[in-house]
Amino acid sequence: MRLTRDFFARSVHEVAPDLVGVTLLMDGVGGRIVEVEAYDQEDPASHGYRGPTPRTSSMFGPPGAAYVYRSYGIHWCLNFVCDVEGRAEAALIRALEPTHGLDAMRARRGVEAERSLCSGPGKLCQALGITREHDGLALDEPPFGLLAREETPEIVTAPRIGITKATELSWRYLLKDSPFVSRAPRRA
DNA sequence: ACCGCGATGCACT
DNA sequence: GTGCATCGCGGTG
Repeated sequence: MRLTRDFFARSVHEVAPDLVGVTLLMDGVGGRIVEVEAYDQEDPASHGYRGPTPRTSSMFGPPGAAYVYRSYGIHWCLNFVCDVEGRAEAALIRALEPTHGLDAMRARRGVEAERSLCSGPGKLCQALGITREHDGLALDEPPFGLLAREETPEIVTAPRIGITKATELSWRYLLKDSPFVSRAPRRA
């Protein structure tokens, strides 16, 4: 089953955990989402915190679209826009378990190890060929393909990574015991 | 295992 | 001019 845009028309705090286990493909290349972070509008760590800007405009548009931005001048990062129009909520896709088109991903990444293909937000965008061109595009139309999970996976929460504000919030959702996450959570 | 740092774009103060 | 929602490499335990 493909996800439709109504999947994203609710709070990111519901959507983000529901994305763990969903398969993300770009023109047939990609894998299972194993790590997601939630960013809402009241969140000082969110790009939407200070209101819309040219860069973040797709975050303020309708849910079910991509928000792609450049990070540290080098990498691209992919978000799924959530909630109703006017609010800025987004789920940052942080890691995939590669399942489709491994050779294409290896060629784009320039690395061989399966574990390193999509284990980070910048890595997975490089592996899937995601750039600014994809900012604002609908997630239920090509080149995007989102396949619903068939079973509810075991999910673990942890603090978010790579931010300097609101670091106490456990708004990072991971597939339990997955070796494909960007960084393993602290063991319980 | 951890830590430091360079590469590099650009939105925002 | 500053500071990142990063990555990978090279140094040190």
